[in-house]
Amino acid sequence: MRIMFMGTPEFAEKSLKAMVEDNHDVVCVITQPDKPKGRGYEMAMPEVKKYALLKGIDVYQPETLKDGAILPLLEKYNPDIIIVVAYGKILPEYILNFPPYGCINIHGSLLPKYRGAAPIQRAVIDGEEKSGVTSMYMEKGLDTGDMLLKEEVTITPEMTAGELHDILAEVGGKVLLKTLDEAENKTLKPEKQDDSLSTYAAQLSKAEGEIDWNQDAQTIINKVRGLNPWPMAYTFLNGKRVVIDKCTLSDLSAKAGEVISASKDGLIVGCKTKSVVIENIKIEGKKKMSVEDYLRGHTIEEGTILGR
RNA sequence: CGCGGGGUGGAGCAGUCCGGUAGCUCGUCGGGCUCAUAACCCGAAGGUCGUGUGGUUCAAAUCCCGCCCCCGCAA
Repeated sequence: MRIMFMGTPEFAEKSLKAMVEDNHDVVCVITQPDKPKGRGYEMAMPEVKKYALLKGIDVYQPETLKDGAILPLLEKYNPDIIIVVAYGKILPEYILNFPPYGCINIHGSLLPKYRGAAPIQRAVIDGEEKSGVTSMYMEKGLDTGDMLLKEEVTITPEMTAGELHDILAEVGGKVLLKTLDEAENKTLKPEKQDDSLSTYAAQLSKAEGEIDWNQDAQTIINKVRGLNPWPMAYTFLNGKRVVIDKCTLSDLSAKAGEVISASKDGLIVGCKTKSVVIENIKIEGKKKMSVEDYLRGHTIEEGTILGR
């Protein structure tokens, strides 16, 4: 089958890679335009583009898909099927209706739960114990199409969103290959999503990273895990922004945000219930360092309240 | 040219504005005290102060210039 692939970040790159290595006929790749990124606003290309260039696959980066913008591409490459993984734009109907085998999407959750932009992170933030990958036929609604194949993955209590992401990206590739196989053999059995069970995983924002010490310790821990490696959870220490990459549960309790103890073993901070232990901190302008190292050159008074 | 912080013995910092032969806390090593210790006491080692073998100066970690690297914001 002639496959057109649409995807952008690393998560999508894994699926593309899986197909290429399985010798599928990926005729072209559509991804988001390069964007200025990082310090100095250097232009950065999407992971999918890098990989496609490496493999010599044609790459297109349209600003928009609206009004038949890529109709010429569809006609030129005449794909039998379009695979979409974390592309980042809504597909207009003229694209959805074009390929004879339809448009298939790989989504990082067990649908109908966590439809939307940040399914992986939201699952971790919510303290879910399992997640997974679902393949589905695409339709007009956002992640509402009929489901095809699923594979579950266990979320361990320590796992960060980044770790889960990496696992799901690999699983996504596997599920995609299986789905393609069945599509070709016409053995897929589309299953309607039960809309009453659906939840929506909204895009993460930077502002969401600020820790609210009035939440339960476990809630905070989940948030810290779910926002790692991006956008990261943070709080304030003596007026400076401090990023927290990880924390664990402690049974001690104190006022919300109060530092119960600061030692080489870490910082113990009170929450609404119980408290959390923070071993590493990243102060603005500094590298990540252990609390032990930080205390060699600074003092954190017990009773200090974290936050603004 | 997006905004900003920083590069000082192994670690974290001070000193830089107001130039004058390097300091603090910890670690390391040796010794002592102690039933014992991550505690305490005594002593020691270890730094071309990111870099150019740059400029100014009698004298630069400190002032000026170029370059490299790290980090936060913002995207």
